[in-house]
Amino acid sequence: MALQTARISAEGGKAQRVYLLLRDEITRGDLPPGAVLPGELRLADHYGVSRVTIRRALDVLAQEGLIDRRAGSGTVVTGAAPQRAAIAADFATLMPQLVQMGQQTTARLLSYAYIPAPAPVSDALRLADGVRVQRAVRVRLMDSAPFSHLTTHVPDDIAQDFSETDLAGTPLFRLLERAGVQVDHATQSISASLATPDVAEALEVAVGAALISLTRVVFDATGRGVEHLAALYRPDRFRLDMVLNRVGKAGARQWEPVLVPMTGAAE
Amino acid sequence: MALQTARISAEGGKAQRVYLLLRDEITRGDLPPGAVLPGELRLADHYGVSRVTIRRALDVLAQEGLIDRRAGSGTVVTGAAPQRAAIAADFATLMPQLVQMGQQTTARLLSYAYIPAPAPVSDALRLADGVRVQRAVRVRLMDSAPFSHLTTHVPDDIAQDFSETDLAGTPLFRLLERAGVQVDHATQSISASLATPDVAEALEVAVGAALISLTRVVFDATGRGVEHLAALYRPDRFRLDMVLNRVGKAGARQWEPVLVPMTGAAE
DNA sequence: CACTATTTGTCCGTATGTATG
DNA sequence: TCATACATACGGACAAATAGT
Repeated sequence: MALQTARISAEGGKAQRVYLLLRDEITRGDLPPGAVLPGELRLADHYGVSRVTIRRALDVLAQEGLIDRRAGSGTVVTGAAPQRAAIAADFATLMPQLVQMGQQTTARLLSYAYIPAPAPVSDALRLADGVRVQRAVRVRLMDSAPFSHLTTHVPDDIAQDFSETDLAGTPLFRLLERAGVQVDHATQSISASLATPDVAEALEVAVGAALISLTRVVFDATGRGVEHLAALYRPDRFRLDMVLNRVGKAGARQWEPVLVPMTGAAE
Repeated sequence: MALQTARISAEGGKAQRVYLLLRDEITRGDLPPGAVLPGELRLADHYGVSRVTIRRALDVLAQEGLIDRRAGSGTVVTGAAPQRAAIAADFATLMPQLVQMGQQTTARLLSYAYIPAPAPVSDALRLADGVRVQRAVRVRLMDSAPFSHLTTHVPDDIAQDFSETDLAGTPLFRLLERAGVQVDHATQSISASLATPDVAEALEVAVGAALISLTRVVFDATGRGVEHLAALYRPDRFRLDMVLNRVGKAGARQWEPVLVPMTGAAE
């Protein structure tokens, strides 16, 4: 569990910010295992805080086993990212590939309601004002470890027969097919954002942690918007990987993404 | 300028975290212009802080013109994202498309050195231990507004004739071509991370802000690693957009990214 | 036109975290 | 590591402004 994380986020002072930054650098591989950290004094100067604050952050990192501190020797990075067999997503399909067999993803439905479409959603889906949509918030887990927080909006006439158990068990993609929607094309935008308290709790991360943000808008053959997805992914458990192969001769700077065959089926 | 930002990051307590979270939700469009924020008391409860702390965060947001507060009425979101004509990147090429003509990107060289390859770099490029590489850190700006922080590693035998002025002016892609490298394929991984003090200063954001993180490894025709790029992008000034078109008939859940012709040439 | 509920604005004393030496 | 001085966060109380009844 994220007991330590919870306790730290409850404190939530400067020490936790430094802790988050250092942990981010370690789990990202920027500070690989074996690397020696600068002295506490240098760290204090670099982060603009005092040694005591640096010390508190290092205390937590040491308690989590990420670093090893030895008097006189210095502080070295021991364990890298927990490397919880991160899920890699195929770029084109955005269906996560389960890197290891036997690992399954399940979904947990957090909320479920029919509401008038919020402005950003109705704009993206090109809906008229006041159109009602089904809003579902789900968390997807792999081996009972959450890795994605999904907020979907679907026009209510399409989502009429999406029951709660449907949403908990079936990918929305399949549900749209079942509803007779002819999915045609989609637009995606990838960004980064911070974990707000509610998603932080759902994803079991600290408030203020970095998350991958993906917004996808799906249209049917008639050009009608049928789904709006706002997804947040834990960077330590989810990756967006792609391979680029050069197309054409020298001078033609164009790349072709390699399409990986889809095996999993999740969002 | 980022004067206010600098002052806040100097304070750096809970108030700044709440400020960052709220600002993130506003600039992301999650809280669109015209939306009314919950009362300060509710916000305090939601973020697990006291009302005074919420107040401090709202003070800064109001000072920046993002929200408008009226006693008795409430707090409404006024200005959305600065919408500084965000740069959209073509997915396949990762060359940013300049949305408006006349906008040009320039690069500023922050550091430049020949060093033994760090472990993550030598691993990714499949270099032998101790191989020396050229490390260059650059910031790319559009209309003198920084949007990306680029750290590149290139084996020194390739980078021999990359001068400082070359690096400041020419995209590394072109420099590789000039060096006779036959670029063949590349792997990319997209994630999210937090702004450390050094990149925060370079990108003119607050420490702890969310950044898009992109790691690219380029190989030549012989399978040799020729470039390692670690890029950090400001989410408010850079987007990763893609269009997905469905390939095949119903039931074939495969997508094809649309390749947009490249116009710009930057990293 | 009052009356009420809610919200922002302002002040206080206290507690805790942080900086400094 | 400890002790002291300072900055920040907290919780409460109260006033002023707004909107609806």
